[in-house]
Amino acid sequence: MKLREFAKQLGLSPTTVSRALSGYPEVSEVTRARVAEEAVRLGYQPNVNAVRLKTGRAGAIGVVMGRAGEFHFAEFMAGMAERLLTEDTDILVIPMADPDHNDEMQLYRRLVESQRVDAIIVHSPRPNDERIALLHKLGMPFLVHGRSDIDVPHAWLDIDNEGAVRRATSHLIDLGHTRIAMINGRPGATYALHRDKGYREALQSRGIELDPQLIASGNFTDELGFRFARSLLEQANPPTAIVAGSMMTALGVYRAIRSLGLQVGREVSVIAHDDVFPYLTADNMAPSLSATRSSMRAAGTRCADLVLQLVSGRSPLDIHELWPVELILRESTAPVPR
Amino acid sequence: MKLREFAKQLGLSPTTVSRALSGYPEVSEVTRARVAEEAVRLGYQPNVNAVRLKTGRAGAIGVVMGRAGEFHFAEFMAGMAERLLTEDTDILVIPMADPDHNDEMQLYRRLVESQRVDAIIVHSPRPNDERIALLHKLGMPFLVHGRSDIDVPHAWLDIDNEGAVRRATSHLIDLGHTRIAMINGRPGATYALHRDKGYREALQSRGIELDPQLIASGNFTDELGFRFARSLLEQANPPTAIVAGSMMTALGVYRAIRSLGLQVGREVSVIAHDDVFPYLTADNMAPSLSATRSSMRAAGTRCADLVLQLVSGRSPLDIHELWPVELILRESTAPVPR
DNA sequence: TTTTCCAACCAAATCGTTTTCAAATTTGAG
DNA sequence: CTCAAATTTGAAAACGATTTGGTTGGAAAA
Repeated sequence: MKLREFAKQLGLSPTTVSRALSGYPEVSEVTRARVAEEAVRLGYQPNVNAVRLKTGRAGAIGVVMGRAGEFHFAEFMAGMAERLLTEDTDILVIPMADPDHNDEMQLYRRLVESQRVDAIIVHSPRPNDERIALLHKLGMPFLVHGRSDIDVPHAWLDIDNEGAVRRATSHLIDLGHTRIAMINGRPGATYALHRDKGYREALQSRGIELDPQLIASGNFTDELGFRFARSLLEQANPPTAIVAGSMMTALGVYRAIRSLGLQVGREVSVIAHDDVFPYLTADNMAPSLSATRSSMRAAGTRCADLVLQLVSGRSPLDIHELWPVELILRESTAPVPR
Repeated sequence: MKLREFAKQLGLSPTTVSRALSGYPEVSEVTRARVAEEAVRLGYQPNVNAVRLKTGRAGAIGVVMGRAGEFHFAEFMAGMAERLLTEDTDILVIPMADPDHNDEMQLYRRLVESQRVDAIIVHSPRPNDERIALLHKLGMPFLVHGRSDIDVPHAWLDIDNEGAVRRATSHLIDLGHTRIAMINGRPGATYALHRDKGYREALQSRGIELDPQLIASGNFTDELGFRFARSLLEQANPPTAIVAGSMMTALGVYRAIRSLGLQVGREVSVIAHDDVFPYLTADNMAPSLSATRSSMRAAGTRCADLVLQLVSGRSPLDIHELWPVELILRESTAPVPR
C-alpha cells in the first residue's frame, strides 16, 4: 500500500496524509484522527527507503563490532534495543574488517559516506583515538562509550574504571593485603589505563610499592585468569589478593586458586569487575564473588538514549556522563591470613 | 558527491556511470575502468537510500534479538559479520518487543512491511512456529536457525542436537552410568525437544528406565546448573552423571558438585554442550570438560552465506543443513565409581 | 554506395515519500 | 454581510539513484 492509493481511499491528498501521520500542526484534528485510524485498518506504512531518501535521515545508528566475540556485546546491544524499541530507529551492526589500522579508518570513512547511519557508537576508545578525530572531521554525530583524551569535542559515557579499581584495591589493602595482583584488559584502550591508574594510586597512597610482576593484561578470557593467577601463586612470595578484570577472568582465577589446593576468600582474596550478566552472576559463584559492578545493559540503554538526543540536535559538548561503580563485598574477600 | 556531479566531472551521463559501476555489459571496458578509478579518487559512493528506494532492495538482513541477553548471540553475529564483510549487506538487529505473543507476530509483520530488510533469520523456532508461517505467507525470504515441524516450506540450518545428546548419554551409559541427569533449555523450542528425544532414546535403547526427576529445563544460566545439580546430588539415589545444556550451566554444575565435596570426573561425570566461545573454553575448565561441540560462529557465517543465496534467488526448498556435532572427551567423564 | 547491425552512450521516467508554495475554505471582526 | 486573517488542503517539485527505450556513429554486409 503506497501513500498514493492510501490517500485516494481516504479522499485526501498525499500531502495531507503525510502531514497527518508525521504530526504536523496544519492539519485538523478530526482529519488526523481519521487518517491514523485508517492507516492502522488498511495497514499503511510509509516506505522507509523513500522516507530516508527524502529526509536524509538513515533511521539507524551504527555499532562497530570488534572481531573478538566480546561477551559484553550482547548485553550492551540488548540495552540499546530496549531504548530503541519505541523509536523508529534501527541498530546497524558493522563488522570490523581487520584489526589492521588503516582498514579500520577506511571502514568508518565509508560508513559515514554511505549515509547508512545517523550516528555511530564508538567502543573502547584509545587515549588518542583517530576514529574520534575522523568522525568529528566528517561531521558525523557519535557517542563514545568509554573515554579518550583526544583534543576534539565529543560526547561520551563511561564508567569510573579508575575509581572502581582504586576502591577495590584500597579495600583489599584495608584487609591487610599488600601483595595484590591485577588483571587488566588489552593495553591500548583508555579504560585499561584508567584501571591501571586506580590500582597504582591505591597502592601508592598507602605506601605500598608496586611490583610490575603482579600485573597482567590481555583479552578477558578465563584462560588469562587461570594462567596468570596460577603462575603467580606458584612463585615465591605469591599475592594474597587478585583484582580480576572481568567475570571470565575471575572464573579462571578461581580455578587457579582451587587447583593449588587453596581457597578463595581464605588464602587468596578476589575482586572482579562485573558487567552484570543474566547468565553468570557474581553472587552465584562459590564462594560468592566480591565485585565492582556496573550494568552493561543499562549503559547500552543510556547510550541509545543519548545518541537519539545527539541526532535530534543536542550538542555533544554537554554530553559527558561518568557513571560511578558500586563495590559489592561478598565472600571472596577476607582479611589477609596470618 | 552525487551521481549527477560525478558524471558531469567525467563528461559522461549518469546512466553510463551507474552502469559502469554496477557492472552492466553495455559500457566499454576503458570507460568502466576510468569511472571506477575516478570514483575512488573523488570519493563517489551511491547514496544507499536512493539505491534502495529505486531497486527495492534493503541491503540488510534482519536478526531479531531476544530479550534475555543470550551469550550465544554475539558469537553468531560475529560469524555473520565475517561473511557479510565483503558483501554490501548490513545486519539489522531488531529488538524483540515483548515476550507477549501477539506482539511478536506484529513485530515481524511490521518488519516485513517496512521493507527494511531483504531477509530475516529466525532463531530458536518452535515445532509449530507461527513466525515461519507468517514470513512464508508474506513472501519474505527467511532462514531458520534451528528446526521446525511446521508444514510450510522453508530454509533451515541446524545442528544435530538429538544426535549430540544421544551420543553424550550413550557414552555415559558405556561408562556404566545409569542415573544420568539432563539439563535442557527452555521448553518450547524444537532444539529442546530434540535434546530430550536424544536423551530418551539413548536410555531406552539400553533398557534404562527414565526418571523424570532427573530432567530440568530453563534458561542456560549458571544458576540453573547449580541449583538443579545440587538438589539432585543431595537426594537419595543421586545421579552419577549430568548432561548440561550449555557452558554456563556446566559451570553451575561443577560448582554444585564441588560444593558437596565431590569431584567432577570422579563421583560425578559431566558432559556439556559447547558453542565454542573465545572467552570460556571447555578445555580450560578444571577438570577439563567433555563436551558436544559445534561452533556458533561458524553457524553464523554459514547462515549469512545461505541468506545471501536466498536473497539472490535460490529456492528455500533445497536449503536444509544439518550439522553433525562432535563429542570431545576430556577429564570430566569417567567410569561410574563402584 | 547504400543498408544493416552493433557497441557505446544518453534523456527522461521512475521509485514513494516530504515539503514548498499556493489555493481553497473557514473564522472572526467590523 | 463583507473582507481580511487564520486555518486546512493540494499540486508539484524535490531527494538521488536505476532502468527503459531511445540515439549516435562507425564497422560490416550487401
